[in-house]
Amino acid sequence: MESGLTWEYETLINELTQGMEKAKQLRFHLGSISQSEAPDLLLQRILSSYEKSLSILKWNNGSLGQAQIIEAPTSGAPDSSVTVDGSQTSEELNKNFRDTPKKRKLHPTWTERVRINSENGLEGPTDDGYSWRKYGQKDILGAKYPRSYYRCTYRMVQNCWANKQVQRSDDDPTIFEITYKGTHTCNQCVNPKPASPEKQEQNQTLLMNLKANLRVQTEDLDKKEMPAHFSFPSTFEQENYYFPVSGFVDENNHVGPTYSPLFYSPATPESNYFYQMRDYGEASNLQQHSGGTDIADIISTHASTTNSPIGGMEFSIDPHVDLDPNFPFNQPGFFT
DNA sequence: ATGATTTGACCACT
DNA sequence: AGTGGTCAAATCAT
Repeated sequence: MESGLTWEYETLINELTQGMEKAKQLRFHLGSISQSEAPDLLLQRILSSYEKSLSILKWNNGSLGQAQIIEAPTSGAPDSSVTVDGSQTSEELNKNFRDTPKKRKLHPTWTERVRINSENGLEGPTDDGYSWRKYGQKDILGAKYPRSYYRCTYRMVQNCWANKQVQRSDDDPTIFEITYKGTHTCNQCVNPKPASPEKQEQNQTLLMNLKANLRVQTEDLDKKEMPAHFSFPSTFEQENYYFPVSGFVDENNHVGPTYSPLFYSPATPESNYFYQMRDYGEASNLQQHSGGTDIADIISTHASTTNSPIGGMEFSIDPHVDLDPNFPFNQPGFFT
């Protein structure tokens, strides 16, 4: 089984990587020709799909506990080029996919780096499609900005254990690092209805506030007076048109300004995000609730929430092995 | 009134 | 003991 799977994985990854490379090249060429953003956006989507596919494969592979396949990409550039903008390669990615050798996966964890584009980045009223509830904020040692903790609003009613942490970058205050821990297993997480006009108006106001916040936020010594460090109300209505601008990017990589910036979530500002993924070693305290979430259920459930072709794709996923019920199938980064 | 956020306290881990 | 993560009462927003 191993060798067959290994070969399949390698082949799939190589093919996907090549596809992505070609898309990048196309984008590069297109970019020099056309000033229009539309093709770029489309390419962005294509690239995003590739990334997600690769993520899924790698994540699953890693979770099989035999993750050596991916660790040392053998051919071409598999892992070395999984960035959306193609401007840099990602060594971080490998790092992020390094498996936790001893601990089995519990919840996938990955980090998105979201850039606020103060120029044009705030016009898009949308979030990541999930409803988050803030449950804490903490000053982190050595970090300028506090870290905010969110959990899925439907944690209780739907046993959805998705969490995320939002940390503003020290170096670049326009960048927020959002660490997702676990993924949504609830149906209600995704709210498909478009924002009402009033909401859009509200969002505009919020965006203005955000801009103001960004300016003010130089030192926050007096926390009593400080606003909530850039956290949006989770009542934010989601738009139905996510636009994936994800990419696997190096820590220091900055995604180019061409991307159409949209909001992705409350407290996870829009656009220009890229994520990293790794096994979530902790969370052993997260009980396996629900008498038997089946992988098939998970997949079908989540496939129904996406229009990605990958939703109907058959992976060589061994259901009893390790696919975490919380796999980010319908995570913002995936299947958009 | 209800639900979300804030924030100090608490807990677990190292 | 220090730190990060979570809890939960108080507060705020709708």
